[in-house]
Amino acid sequence: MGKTVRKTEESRFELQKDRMLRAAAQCFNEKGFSGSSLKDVAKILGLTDAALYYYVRNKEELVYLCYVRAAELGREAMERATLAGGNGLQTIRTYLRYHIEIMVGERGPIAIMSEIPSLRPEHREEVLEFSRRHSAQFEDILQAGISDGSIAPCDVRMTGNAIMGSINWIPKWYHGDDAVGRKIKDEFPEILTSGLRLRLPR
Amino acid sequence: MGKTVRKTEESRFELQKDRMLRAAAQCFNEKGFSGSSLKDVAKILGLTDAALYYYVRNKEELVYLCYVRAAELGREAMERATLAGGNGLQTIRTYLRYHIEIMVGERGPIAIMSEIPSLRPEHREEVLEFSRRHSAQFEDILQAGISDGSIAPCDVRMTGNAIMGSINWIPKWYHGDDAVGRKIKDEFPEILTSGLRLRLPR
DNA sequence: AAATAATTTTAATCTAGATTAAAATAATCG
DNA sequence: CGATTATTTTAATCTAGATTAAAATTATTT
Repeated sequence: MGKTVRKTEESRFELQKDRMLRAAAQCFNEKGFSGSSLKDVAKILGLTDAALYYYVRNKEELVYLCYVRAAELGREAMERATLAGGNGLQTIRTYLRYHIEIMVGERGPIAIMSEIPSLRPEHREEVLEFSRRHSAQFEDILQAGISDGSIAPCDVRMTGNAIMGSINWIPKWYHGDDAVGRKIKDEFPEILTSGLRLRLPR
Repeated sequence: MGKTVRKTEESRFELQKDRMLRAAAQCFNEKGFSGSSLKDVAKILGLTDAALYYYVRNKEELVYLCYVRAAELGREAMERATLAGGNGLQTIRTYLRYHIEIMVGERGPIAIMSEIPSLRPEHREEVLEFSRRHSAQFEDILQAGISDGSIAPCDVRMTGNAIMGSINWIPKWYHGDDAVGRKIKDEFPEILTSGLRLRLPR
């Protein structure tokens, strides 16, 4: 079997697999999980649909891995932002910058987690758990910002949902145009956080 | 054929059809267009999958109608908000209030337009056109707000995308819980617009 | 209550797309 | 180079789910 651990092959295998996950993410973001055939994904890679089974057990595992990848990249952005220090508002903004940079950069696209219910129960639970933790962390930072006075008091749950929703929707209208990507990177972190600042009473 | 125009039957037919569109929206929002079978939709209505064909030519037309319905409700909210008068910021906020009220109220759920590419070309173009017009109107109001001084200068395209993305994502996490619905209604219009106000230079 | 029209179901068909096994090709290693 | 391992394709199979036609049921009208 191909997956023996030998430096060169291992890395080639992993590289191809990553390419596949990005191709899949591209399809899924555009036409949805069930709306994309393996042939669609394979075509992007210049392969036959059957070839994908060399990298993945089945289609469900393909989405699952896309979602895991998305979760990991999200976590990475959050981790880097947390380590960067600063007050709550700054951390939120840094996180958004990192996350968006990944989404519209070389490592993108990232799969939108929009069909979690279609996953097999174990996978579904795992992804949901990860997703909940991510949301909770985001809300914690918001809360910290409120405590340190950088963010105006607000319902952190709803505010978190509002901001993350905006982010999650990006792949629906951003399709790789570099100029647009640059604009997103430049504008979104500010747009999404400008409402958070402490504002003077009206 | 059943679709003769006679007052009583017509209204019953239309009522059932609307129920069907809401059931379909619920399925599609949860598992995506291709991920939902007609059986799934029919089950919500206590019907057989084949029964749906009495109301609709095929599955594609079902999504299409869901999207048309979504577009109409969006337009209605925008129209009412525009007629209500007020400056740009107020109009935006009123629109969001109306739109969200519809989404989480009796007339919901509204289908997320997340698989437009799966529509047949004519339908796709029509829905896209509608969608573009809606976005353009939204951006126009933002621009008007900038002109009348109620909204701080910003990139209206990106700001529009940010706000509408947040709205579009709501059905992904709101599943009909009344308490949550009330919270969304109360919080979202403010959260999504608090960043728009003219802010003092830092 | 018969007759007509509306709605739904039953029972088939048909197809796209997932999956698999075996064969073919390409890469790497000793 | 010959052998071994990795990768991809070809060629089937299999199934869920869309679609359809005819029959059954329910509602409405006269």
